Amino acid sequence: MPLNPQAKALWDQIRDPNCEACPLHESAQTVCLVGDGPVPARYMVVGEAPGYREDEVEKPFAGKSGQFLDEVLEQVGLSRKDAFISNVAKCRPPANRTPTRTELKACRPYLDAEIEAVKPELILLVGNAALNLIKKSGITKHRGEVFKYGDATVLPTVHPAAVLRNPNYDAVFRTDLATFSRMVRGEPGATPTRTFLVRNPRALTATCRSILTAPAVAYDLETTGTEEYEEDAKIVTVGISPKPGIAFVVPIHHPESRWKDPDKVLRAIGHALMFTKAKVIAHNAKFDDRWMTQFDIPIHSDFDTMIAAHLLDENRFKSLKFLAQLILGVDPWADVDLGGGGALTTALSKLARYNAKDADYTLRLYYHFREELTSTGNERTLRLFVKLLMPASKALTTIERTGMWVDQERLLTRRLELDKRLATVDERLTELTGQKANWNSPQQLAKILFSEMDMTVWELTAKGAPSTREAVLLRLSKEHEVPKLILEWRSLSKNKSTYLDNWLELLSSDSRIRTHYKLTGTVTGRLSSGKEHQKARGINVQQVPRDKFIRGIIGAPPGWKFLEADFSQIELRIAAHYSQDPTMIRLFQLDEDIHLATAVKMTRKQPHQVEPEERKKAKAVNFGFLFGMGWRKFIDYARDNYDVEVSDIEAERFRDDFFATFTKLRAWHERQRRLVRNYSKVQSLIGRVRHLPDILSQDEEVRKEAERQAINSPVQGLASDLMLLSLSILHEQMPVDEAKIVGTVHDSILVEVRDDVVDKWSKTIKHTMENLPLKRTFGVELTVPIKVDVKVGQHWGEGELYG
DNA sequence: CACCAGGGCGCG
DNA sequence: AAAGCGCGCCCTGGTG
Repeated sequence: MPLNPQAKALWDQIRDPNCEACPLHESAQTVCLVGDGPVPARYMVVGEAPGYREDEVEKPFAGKSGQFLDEVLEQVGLSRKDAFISNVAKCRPPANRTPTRTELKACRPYLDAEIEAVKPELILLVGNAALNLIKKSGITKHRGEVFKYGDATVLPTVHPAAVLRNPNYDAVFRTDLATFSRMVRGEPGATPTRTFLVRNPRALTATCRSILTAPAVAYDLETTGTEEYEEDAKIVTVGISPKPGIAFVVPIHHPESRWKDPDKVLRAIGHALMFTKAKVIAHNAKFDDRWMTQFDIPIHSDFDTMIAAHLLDENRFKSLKFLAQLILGVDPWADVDLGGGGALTTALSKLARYNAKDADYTLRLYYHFREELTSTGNERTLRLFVKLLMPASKALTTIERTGMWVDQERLLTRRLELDKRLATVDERLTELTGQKANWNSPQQLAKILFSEMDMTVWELTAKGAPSTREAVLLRLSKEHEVPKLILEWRSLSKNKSTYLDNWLELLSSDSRIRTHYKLTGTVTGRLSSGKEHQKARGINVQQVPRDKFIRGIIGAPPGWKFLEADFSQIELRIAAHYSQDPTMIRLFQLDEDIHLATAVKMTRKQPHQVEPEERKKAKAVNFGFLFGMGWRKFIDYARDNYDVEVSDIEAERFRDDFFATFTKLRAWHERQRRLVRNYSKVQSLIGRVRHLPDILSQDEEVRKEAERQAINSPVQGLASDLMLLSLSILHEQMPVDEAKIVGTVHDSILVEVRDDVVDKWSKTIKHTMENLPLKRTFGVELTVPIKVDVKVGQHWGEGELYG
């Protein structure tokens, strides 16, 4: 029963203890548990569904997450007793299941009745299910946006239970509650943006003058939702903020733009940005710089607020919307709804407001991050930002624009070949199983293999269905032809859909495909690659199969060669440096192959008999043990990949052997564990930090995971930073008519080199990457030699080793 | 038609 | 005692 006397009346009035509108009534102890609190109330908090405790004591938010919610409410100056607290679902779902959309729909009348009685001005929604109130889903996307529901203003945030599980959400949750509290008290957020629409020559001149005279200026583009190189690509408006709180918005190709020559206006703004002494700031500068360059304004921003945010805390969300609320304390705002037609069909006044906010907030964030980066204790981070990340971002801007050349003839013929082979496999499968099925469907396949053909179920998926993953089918292949054919089908169909079909579709008129590299896409500092945003299509060049049939479609156009420069065994070399293991260091000084040694041990072959594929698998074993793999997983690994049954004792001995060979690895692991336990973070040789708040978790498994990450991150991060440093140095050295960088895959750099200068550039690239100026740039040195393999050919993956 | 989670698998 | 790390895309099938 509700504690609040006013809610009691409500409880009697709208509650139906015999409700059978959805299946949830079957599992709930208390059916139709309505909310609790004052009626009416100024604000409501709406959660997902009653939990175990709530069901028992008949009170919403009674468990652990409820306590946490109360705590944070208190901290932001609100009190639970002023709030009416309820849930979108009124019955407790069976253990650990969120209510379905159908169930929520059935429950809606009760919630609506509550809202009508409580008459809240503000509603805080907590958790994804609660978003159902406003017919949305995707809480991490919509949190911190404001919505209306009837007369009430609605603010969604993450669920307190999510915060308790994942500390990364803590900042988000507190920010949103602080905002909510401000809204409840009717206080405005930080200074709003004063927007000036630039629509006449005098205003344009004033804007340019402000760009030229300000110490720092932020810019932000609104564009058509296309790739910048597409035919109908247009810059719609430019937002300029020369001073916090102020932004000029210049319409360019917006239909309401009144300029006679919009391109000339863009040039005027662009030239001011190019020639100003001011620091040019942007959020995700690579995007805006690329667009400007496409329209003949080659600018490279000096300061990217997104990169700064990521470098200072790799775990937080990097969107401008989030950072502005978290750091600047501005009021929440919803992304501009561009509708079907993109920025072009959005009213100029509306578009300008958003554009202005973005530019203004970017500038304000710049002043904040500049302060943070130059404060005591952040010297190494500042150096990384200035000497490594911003130059790398500049190089990537060009690399993304260049794209990778595709051999169209190979692409077309190989695609047809795949079609033919797929048809053959399909025919044979139909013959063997006696039916037509969708071979891509794990569900249909499981039915055929395990119900109809009665094969052994070796493994279950996370959800308890019989797994049809590769390792399982491989085991079944020994006795049946069908699983073997399925594996072939999967490989062929993945090659076709993920790679060849996509490449053909995304091929530009210059026979190139393009990707987007994210400098802020991973927690370790590696690049991620793929599409620009969720709705776009795009390719990931980091997962192109090594299979020559696929990889060999990418290459260099006639008159040029394709060069791949690869850091050899870079992560092991870095681990050798960190651990100072004498055996590892000696092996690298003698230039011996550690992966080959492991492959020899596992296959019991002579070194020269080891297949490249076997060496590649040994590589995974070395990395596995190096980064904390246990002997149990090793048994699975050996079975799935080598078809070798290893006993528990053998597996343990194999692992012991590894650590007996490299005696100092254990001490290094221990040091990393100690560091992360003491400081909740670790850092790489050149100062890139990985924050690991999970080390404070109550859950031992989670803590152990953080410890393994503490071992892995400084290795993976440094390897990647060496690549980024190479990228920026090489990019500055290369004249585009001789050589151009076209891509990078973690520890390798892909370059197109003109035929007649291949020798010169092979040599220069190798030398540059093997002799990076670590001492001069970061004041540190590596105690192991760095080795780079350069391969040159006409196509990717088909090159000959240089030198 | 849009969105989402899960399964599966490509890469380093 | 037990423990690899880091990513992104395609497809299916459920749901609204």
